[in-house]
Amino acid sequence: MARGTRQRILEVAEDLFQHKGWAGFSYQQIAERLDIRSAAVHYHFPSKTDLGVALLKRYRSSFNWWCEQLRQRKATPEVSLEGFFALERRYMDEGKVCPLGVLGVEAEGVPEEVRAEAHALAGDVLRWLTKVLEQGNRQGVFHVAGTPESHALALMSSLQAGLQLARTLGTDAFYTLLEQQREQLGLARRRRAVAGG
Amino acid sequence: MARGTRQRILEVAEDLFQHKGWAGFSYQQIAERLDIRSAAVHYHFPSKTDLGVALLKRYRSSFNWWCEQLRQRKATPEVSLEGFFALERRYMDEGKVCPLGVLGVEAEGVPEEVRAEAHALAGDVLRWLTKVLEQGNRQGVFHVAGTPESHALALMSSLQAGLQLARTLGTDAFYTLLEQQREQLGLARRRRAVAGG
DNA sequence: GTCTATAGAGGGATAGAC
DNA sequence: GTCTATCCCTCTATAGAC
Repeated sequence: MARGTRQRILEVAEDLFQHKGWAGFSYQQIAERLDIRSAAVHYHFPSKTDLGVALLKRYRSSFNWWCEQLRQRKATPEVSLEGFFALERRYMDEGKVCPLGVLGVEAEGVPEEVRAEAHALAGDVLRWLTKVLEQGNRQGVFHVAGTPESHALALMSSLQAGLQLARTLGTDAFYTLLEQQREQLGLARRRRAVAGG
Repeated sequence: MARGTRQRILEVAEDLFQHKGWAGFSYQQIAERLDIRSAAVHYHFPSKTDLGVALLKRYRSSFNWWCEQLRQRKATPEVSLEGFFALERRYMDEGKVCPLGVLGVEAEGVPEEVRAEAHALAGDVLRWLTKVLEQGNRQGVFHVAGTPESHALALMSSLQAGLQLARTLGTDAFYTLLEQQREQLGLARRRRAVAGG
């Protein structure tokens, strides 16, 4: 379990982080879930800053790997964007919020090294979204309002806040915002989870 | 200083809350800023839950008082909405995020009584925004996309996430989102803080 | 209404055995 | 690589003097 434990620590940390926030999770909680001692977590990540940086790097590499998969499959802009929506909706289903939202809210209590990684992650996501919107606009399948950059920002922020508001107002808030983004782009309304086979 | 201290505690708590989040501020910090002891804060608000509930009730009454002022002055929908934008922009200038964003992110660590107040606050804001959008739509001064309810939700979420992203990406993120909301409603672009006299 | 003093819990982190 | 044990700090909260 050399780096098996390391990976599992990151998985659990990611879950706790998106549920409880940066200040809201501890080494103890990670250790309990893995049935090890908190000192063992400190072995892999000496300080919480180390853990935070590793966590954010993991988000980035996961996202960039996911983008690369879409690219290799020559996914259309619609498929790419629906894939992104599906990622966010999964967060919703799991009761999580967007990591960038967490770090935005708790920024002042988060180590600078971790904030720097968040900045990089936000850049990755925005650049990718911008490119997808540009492509869709050129192909005439999206109605992009304003510049692709600003539309990408609007899209990201809408879903980020949607995940947060879902916790206060209920899940409808998220779905309303999601559908609104689709309509704004001129995409067809999606059927909601119909039992199929 | 009977309830003078109480009020000042709430002011300081509000500031800390929107800067550092729910888990990120303490009785100690409040006491230090007021140059009193933390036990004195406990006298006015025995538990952090009490403080949180009072804080959220304060947001609600402030907001509803502000709405009432606009109503009495028979403010137009444009003036009302620009007033709302100004409130959010002030948060931006002060380096704060939206209280509903904070409670959304940290929801799992926030006492239920406080979350209930957040729910009520969100309802107040959304109802007011919805009414303003309806009026503006009827009068032909706004282009409301979809229903006024969903547009109100979009507006609120855009600014909420904008305040958070400003901390990671810089203030431009907020202003871009703000202008985008104006454009979507068909409002004129606002000049940015020009020295005038 | 504010103070000192303190209890009690939990958090981050380290030393050293195994 | 994981453990026990421990340190030190901060946090919420309370008791009781003034």
